[in-house]
Amino acid sequence: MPKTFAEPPPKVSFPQLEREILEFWAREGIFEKARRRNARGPRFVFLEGPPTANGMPHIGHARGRAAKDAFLRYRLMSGYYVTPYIAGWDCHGLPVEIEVEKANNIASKNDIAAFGVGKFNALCKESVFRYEALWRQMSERIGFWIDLDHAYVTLEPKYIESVWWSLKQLYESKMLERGHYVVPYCTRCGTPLSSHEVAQGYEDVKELSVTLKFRLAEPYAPVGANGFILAWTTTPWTLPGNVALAVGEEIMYAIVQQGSERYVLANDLVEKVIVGDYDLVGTIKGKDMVGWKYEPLFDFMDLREPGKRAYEVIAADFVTTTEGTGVVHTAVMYGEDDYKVGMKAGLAAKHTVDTEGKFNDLVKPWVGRYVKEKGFDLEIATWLYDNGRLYAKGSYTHTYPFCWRCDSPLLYYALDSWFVRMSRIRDEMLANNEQINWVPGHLKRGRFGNFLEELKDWAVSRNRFWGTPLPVWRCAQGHEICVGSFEELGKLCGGLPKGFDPHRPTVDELKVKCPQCGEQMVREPYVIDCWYDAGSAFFAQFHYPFENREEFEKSFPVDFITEAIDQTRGWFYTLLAIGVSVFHKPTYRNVLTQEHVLDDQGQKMSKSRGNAINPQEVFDSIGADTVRLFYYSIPLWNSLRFSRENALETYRRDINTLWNVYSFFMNNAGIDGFEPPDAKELTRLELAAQKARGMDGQDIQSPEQTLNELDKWLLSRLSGTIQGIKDGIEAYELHRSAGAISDFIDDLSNWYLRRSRRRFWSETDPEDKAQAYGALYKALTELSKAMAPFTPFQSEYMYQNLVHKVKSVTPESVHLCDYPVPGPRDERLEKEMALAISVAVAGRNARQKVNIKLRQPLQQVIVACSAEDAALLGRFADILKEELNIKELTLTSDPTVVSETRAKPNFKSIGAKFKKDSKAVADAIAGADATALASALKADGKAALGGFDLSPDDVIIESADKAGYSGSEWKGLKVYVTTEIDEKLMYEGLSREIVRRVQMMRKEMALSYDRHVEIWLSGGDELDKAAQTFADYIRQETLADSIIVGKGEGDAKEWDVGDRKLSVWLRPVGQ
RNA sequence: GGGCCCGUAGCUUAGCUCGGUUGGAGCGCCCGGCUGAUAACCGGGAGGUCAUGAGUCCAAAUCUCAUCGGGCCCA
Repeated sequence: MPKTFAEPPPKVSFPQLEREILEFWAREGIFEKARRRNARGPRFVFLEGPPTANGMPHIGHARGRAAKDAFLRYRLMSGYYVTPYIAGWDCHGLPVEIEVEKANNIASKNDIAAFGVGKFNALCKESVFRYEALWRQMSERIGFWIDLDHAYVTLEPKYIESVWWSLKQLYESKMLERGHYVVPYCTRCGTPLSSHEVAQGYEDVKELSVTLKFRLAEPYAPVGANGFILAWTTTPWTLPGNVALAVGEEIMYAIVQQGSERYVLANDLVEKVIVGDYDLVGTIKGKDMVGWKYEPLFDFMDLREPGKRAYEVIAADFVTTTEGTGVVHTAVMYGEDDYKVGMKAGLAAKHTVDTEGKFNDLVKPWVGRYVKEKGFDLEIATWLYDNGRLYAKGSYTHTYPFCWRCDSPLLYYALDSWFVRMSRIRDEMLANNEQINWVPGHLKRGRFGNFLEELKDWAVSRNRFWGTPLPVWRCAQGHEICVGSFEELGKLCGGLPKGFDPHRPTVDELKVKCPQCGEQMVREPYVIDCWYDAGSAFFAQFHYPFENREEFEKSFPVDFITEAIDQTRGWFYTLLAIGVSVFHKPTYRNVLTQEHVLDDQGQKMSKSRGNAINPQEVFDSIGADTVRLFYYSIPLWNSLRFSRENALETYRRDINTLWNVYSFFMNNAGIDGFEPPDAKELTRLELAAQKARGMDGQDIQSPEQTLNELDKWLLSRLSGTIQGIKDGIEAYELHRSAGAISDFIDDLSNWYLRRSRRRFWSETDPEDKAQAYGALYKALTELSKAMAPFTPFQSEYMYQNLVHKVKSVTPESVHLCDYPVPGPRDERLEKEMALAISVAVAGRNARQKVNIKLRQPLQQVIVACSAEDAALLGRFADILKEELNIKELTLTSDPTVVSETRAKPNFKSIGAKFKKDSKAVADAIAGADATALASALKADGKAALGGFDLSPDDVIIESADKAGYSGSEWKGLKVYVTTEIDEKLMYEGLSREIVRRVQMMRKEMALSYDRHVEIWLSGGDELDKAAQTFADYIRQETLADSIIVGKGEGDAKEWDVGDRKLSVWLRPVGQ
């Protein structure tokens, strides 16, 4: 018994439909089946970037999920074994701690200690998953297929163990080292701040600036005795820490004399700095000053230590002459540049300030004083003045960072810290970056490449609580050990507790014995940067190397990752940094960078701005497919303004239009009893077998046999579309795929179906009808598969009804089908059709110009075009005649058939030249052969006519449609229609008016498509005659059993047909 | 303060790599038309300092520089 196509619901609710599809997928385990289907296929390794689930997802987050899903579904359908295909969650980090602090009224590290680190971390762990359910809901609802039940979680002991392993690799290769690192540091909170926190807290402040006199230790030439170097600073509290003065090697310095003292400062800054009269004594290049010694600024202290340089002039490339004196006061421990240059020059590095921001006992007069105490700067300056070390003071406005939590000024402060020495492998990083395909391409050498060019060491330690503990232990003897596994740790401490959780405080309660000396070891009190956790995902998700060694090796490097652009120096960087430093390979082959979704005002969406759009509400009102396709239609690396209106445009243009084509097919196929070709869908295996037998799948991939040009065209367009979609996906440019889909749906609905509609209703040509069904069926089924990665719900729905429910042996889901292979194309045919569409456009325009509605048939359409185009157009005469409602199509290469050149006298010119002969000249022009006259004037610049010599100015040449024709031009084609309407055409036109009115009435009466009717009508002589003359036509169009001119029973429907009145009575027959 | 990206009609955007007739679309608006798949479609119209300003060039939306605005990253 043949299965039939069911009528689709008259009104579709996509959100409802999508929920049903989601249930179906879940019930039948379609995702699992799709993953398993390709278990032996080529691998496509996808690594999911782990979001932090402690924030609420908004509609913008859905774009990334939707994008990933499209690529992965495509790979699934194309036979790839997508792996590991699991979600991930980023769990550690300061943002999580801060959430918990806020919720529990905790303000400082000391508070946390009092609160209890164990209790605190337990709350962090809880907080991390606060919004996991919403993320899960959003991901599932938009159709993002990924294994959420086996997600990698960065807080899991196994994950941490893998991270430890990698840290040990780095430790052993001396890539992980202890050192100092200058960080923005809050003395009140006792913690360094991460850069994004610092960025929130910059403020403009006015501060004291001082210009200081550093007395040279010797009478260096050419300065001589009593010489000083002038240096400038806005942070007087760093002066006790001064150990060097930095100069620019190529900068020219001046030596000036004032009174008995000589000062050295940048030549360019003399006028700006020196107060009062002075004598220029000489000049010297910066590099000639390097090595000069000077006396400490404060006589009560001395930071010199053995083997280190101190109180010397050094060279540094950051010195400029834009401000200050061109000499930079260098306090190694309190500035990033200072620290770097200090390490390089081997300067003494001692703290003069403690971790609470107070001077330590090296600074005797001020021990215990908080350095940022109000007015303290002035106090220091006064001391310097009293001791003859202050040259000048002033004020200076600059931006200075403050703690965003407690408003304390931050200090740049050298802290003990652990580093990954990335700067040492800069070249290896650059070389590996070369092997990565960045989309868009500019990032590779641009933002990311530039970043690598200036690669800095990565400070990975954090003085915090909630994170992967740094697995380094030290003993009092100075022995140090980096632990790379739980087993190793167990051996060191005599066994780990059951269910060991490596987080603080547990890890610090272990009694670790030094393997060298047997002393008790203490863990370095840090956790590591949570970016390191995330960047370890590519191996830590496998618990490598403790488990899944082979699986990891087959999954590295990763084929594809994609996240938003803020990850370039975040996750994209840390992945590569760890991949290269630990494995010496690029971690990923392809990386797609996305921009953010903004609100309809172009503002970033965020909870705090209150402009975050709830994804569930959007999905439940306009549907996930619509949101997906909307997202795909714009390059992912461009920002996108989200508004319901913009998304709905995609719905109207693509989703709804396709639905209408689909429902047209389903309605009519049901009525006509069309049966699909019942060949079962072939699997890849079977296709390969066929190919091996020499059958090559030709019968499968070629368009169904059809004689119809429109069908052939449609199937050729289908092939081109599938190819275009594939090309777009494989280049990671989804908007090209979305464009191909959109164009095809437009062609399918607004040209193919519009032009083919009657073929589906034909009672007289069953062969042609069958071909039309075949072609449309093929287009819809192939399109449902081709679109499945983009609009998985609608595709599934269409597939179920078009294929699975009516064919005998088919995959149970569209997502278990093979991705369509583009069939043959007929490019000539596509070109021809494009030309025909152009003629239709121009023809409609020509009618419009003379205001003859399309319902009124006209006799002739004439296309003036090249012989070449004419040959191409001939094929579509019937289509064009119908489209333009014209009886004959004439193709000509001679435009004079329909238009003529006219010559008019230009009286302004003639009058002046010919005076009283003007009239004769005008007559001559009017009577002349305008075409010949025009060409003569054009060729020679003059013409003789009736004994007069004419110049081009004398004649106005125009081109005009000949009487009885109306023309229009489009893309080089001139298209004309005849405008004469004879009686026969008029009656035919009126008959179509009648049909139109009757159809309106049928629709209003909600009659089914195949319900027959009886018609009575009365409309005056002409309409009556039209009804009689074209009775057959009207009956056929309206399914009328009879049409009677005269009054019917009951009330008539009254119509205006132009100036005429028409009354119609309609009565359904039967049932 | 530095780096990168973006700025084209009221809105969403194509074109920019590699300069070349009047910068294309779609939505919205106005007028007209078509319609028993279509809240769809078709024709016409209004709507553009191609962010601004310089420069290179016979010629600039396109190349260069600067400025402004937005975004991201880094200080």
